[in-house]
Amino acid sequence: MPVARPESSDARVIAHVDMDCFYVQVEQRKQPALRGVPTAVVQYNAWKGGGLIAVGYEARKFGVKRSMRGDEAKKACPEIHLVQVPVARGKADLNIYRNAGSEVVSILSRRGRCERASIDEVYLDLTDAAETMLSENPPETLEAIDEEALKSHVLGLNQSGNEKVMNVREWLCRSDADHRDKLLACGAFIVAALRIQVLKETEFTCSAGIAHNKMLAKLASGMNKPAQQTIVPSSAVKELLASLPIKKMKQLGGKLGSSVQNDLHVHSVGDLLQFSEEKLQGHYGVNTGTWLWN
DNA sequence: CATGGGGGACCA
DNA sequence: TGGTCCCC
Repeated sequence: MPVARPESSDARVIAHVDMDCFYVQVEQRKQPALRGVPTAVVQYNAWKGGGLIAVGYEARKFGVKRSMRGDEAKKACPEIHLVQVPVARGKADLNIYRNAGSEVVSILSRRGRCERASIDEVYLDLTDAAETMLSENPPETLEAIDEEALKSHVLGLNQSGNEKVMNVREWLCRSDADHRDKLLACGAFIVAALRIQVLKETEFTCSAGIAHNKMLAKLASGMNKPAQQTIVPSSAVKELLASLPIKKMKQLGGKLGSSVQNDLHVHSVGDLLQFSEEKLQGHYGVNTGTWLWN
């Protein structure tokens, strides 16, 4: 049932869910003997053993990297299992992975609107679910705290000098938080439950970022992998972006990022924020960049 | 040839 | 619709 969003806040709760070395997980589910052993997925094995498109965590310990050829991977890790991507009409056929991703999306969709960003990445708008939880079952009243939620990483926790030391449980459940932080805490509980459910129903692990917009959620999902989740309270944003190289931000990894860096002599996203929107629009056009913060 | 192919977003 | 850019 639809729930009207209160006017008290326009803050959204956005999660970015990123499957851990997804193609490898799909192959390991299909072939359980591969679980726990160094594994990578390759396409086109004719030339130097094929190109790696996914590397499992056991193989990463041996220094195996994506964009190695199969032969190099064997050299770094002789016992590695290389699984071939299916081929259809002479091309690599990623449909089995795409379909496996759909299994995950169908679970995530139970709590919010899903937007598929790629085969193994999903944005999830949990605003309504979080608002509902906050008004009906706020974390401060919870009797049993979900283990998975407790394992969340909270950016900036205990880094602000004037605040007293807090652990994750306290951050998630404190009653004196502002509305935005409480919403994120609810989002973290919902995402933790979803990730457990995904594991139960699909056997796949994933990592997630929980924030107030897509850019920050995406950034956070990659910070603690595999099988972990990271929260970005708005109080941590300034410091986070201050040290974030411009090329690391989605959409600024290419030519636009380079020209921004050169034209304005900035290195971090934080540096960029010191320019007024008008000035940036003067340089790059009125629409360029406005979408980045959605 | 040597990351490679595909997909999404935007634009003219 | 095709071209370009960007990402996985």
